[in-house]
Amino acid sequence: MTKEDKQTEQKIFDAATEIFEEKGLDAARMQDIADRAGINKALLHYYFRSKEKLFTAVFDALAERMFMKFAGIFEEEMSVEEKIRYFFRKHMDFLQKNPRLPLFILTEVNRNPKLVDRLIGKVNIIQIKSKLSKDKDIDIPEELVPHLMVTIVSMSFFPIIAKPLLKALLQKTGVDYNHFIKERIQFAPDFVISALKNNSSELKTQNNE
Amino acid sequence: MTKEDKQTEQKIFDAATEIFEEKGLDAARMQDIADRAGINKALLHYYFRSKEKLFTAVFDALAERMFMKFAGIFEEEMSVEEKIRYFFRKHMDFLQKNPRLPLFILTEVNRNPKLVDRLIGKVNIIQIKSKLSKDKDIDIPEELVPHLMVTIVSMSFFPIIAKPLLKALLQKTGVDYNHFIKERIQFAPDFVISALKNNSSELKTQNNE
DNA sequence: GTCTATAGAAGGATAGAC
DNA sequence: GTCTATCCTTCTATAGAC
Repeated sequence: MTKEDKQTEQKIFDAATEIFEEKGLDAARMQDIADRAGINKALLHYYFRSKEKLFTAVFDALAERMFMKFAGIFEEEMSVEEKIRYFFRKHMDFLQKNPRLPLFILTEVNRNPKLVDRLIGKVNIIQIKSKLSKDKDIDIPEELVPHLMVTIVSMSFFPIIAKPLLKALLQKTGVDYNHFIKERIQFAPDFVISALKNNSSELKTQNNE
Repeated sequence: MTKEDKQTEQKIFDAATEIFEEKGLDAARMQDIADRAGINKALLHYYFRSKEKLFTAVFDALAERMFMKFAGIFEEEMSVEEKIRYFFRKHMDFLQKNPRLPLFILTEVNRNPKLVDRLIGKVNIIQIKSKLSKDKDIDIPEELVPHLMVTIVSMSFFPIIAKPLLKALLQKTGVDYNHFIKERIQFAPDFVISALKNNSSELKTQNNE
């Protein structure tokens, strides 16, 4: 493979990534991808054979980008409180730079459930779980850890996923969306930690009734 | 318009609702809709002129279904705590019966931002906000109410939206998805109320630093 | 109001020249 | 490796018979 090959293939791949992420598999057009890459439509098939194969390559790369942020994000010496603050700061910052990524992944996975297998291996859920369960200051019951994790990612993901809607609704109450998101990076960890510090064992009891 | 007209139009509309909700505008096929309605493809155009017009009608109806649940959901005489528990119970129950609805709305709005205008009027955000801000037991600062609302809907929506992914991840830790959702209807309000009772004025201070 | 048949356009994919 | 030209299928939409 020569140097020019690599450059062209890369140009195609980058263009395809943008188009697929923006429009999804169904609405994306091979012509649009070729145009954005500045080459001919036939070249797409020369390098990637079919739309489906090109999409799969792009999906794998985007899934990698999405879940890279989770693996090993926590330093061992952090307290749970520090870990939670650190996560919101890093994760929401990442999402603001990749606002279309979460909805792309969720939509495509919903359309084709087989895609779950392609990304489920990318996140070591057991490791992350173990890093949230042990702490000296805050006692988190084992059974609560999944709920805590889902709560944290929900609070981080949802305001980005629902941006157009949320922006319009906030506007009606006189709040600016970007300002809201900035506040949220502070509010979200405060809120979660406040709930945990209050009485996490009480949460457990009520949960198991 | 005769009785048969109404029946056929309704059959088409119901079939279109199912197909569009499942596949989205781009992937939906007029032939699929005709098949599901048990009629001919040409009849779709007789009643709705174009795919776009049929879609818009369906979108409006689904947006209505989605946001009906918000308007006037709270009884005046409830405490904030009761309102929060009531919301999670009703809303997550609704989402379990309409699991594809949220992602449909979010995806289509993202694809075509003009759709926001069609649903923004359906939810009286000012009214909902006012119903959450006044309470005798829990003091919630005015500026925190939007964050509280977004937190609540995030916790309710996200586990449903991310079902395929979440199901696979939970399985790796030995947790059943349906059981998790059942638990969550109890956990989510407990968690939110725990955070609020702990120290909501402290949240405010840290938020505005 | 409902059907069959088909127009007309668009999109994915390939053949073949250079 | 890259291009032009074209095939083939699919899809929306319409014409016209009943």
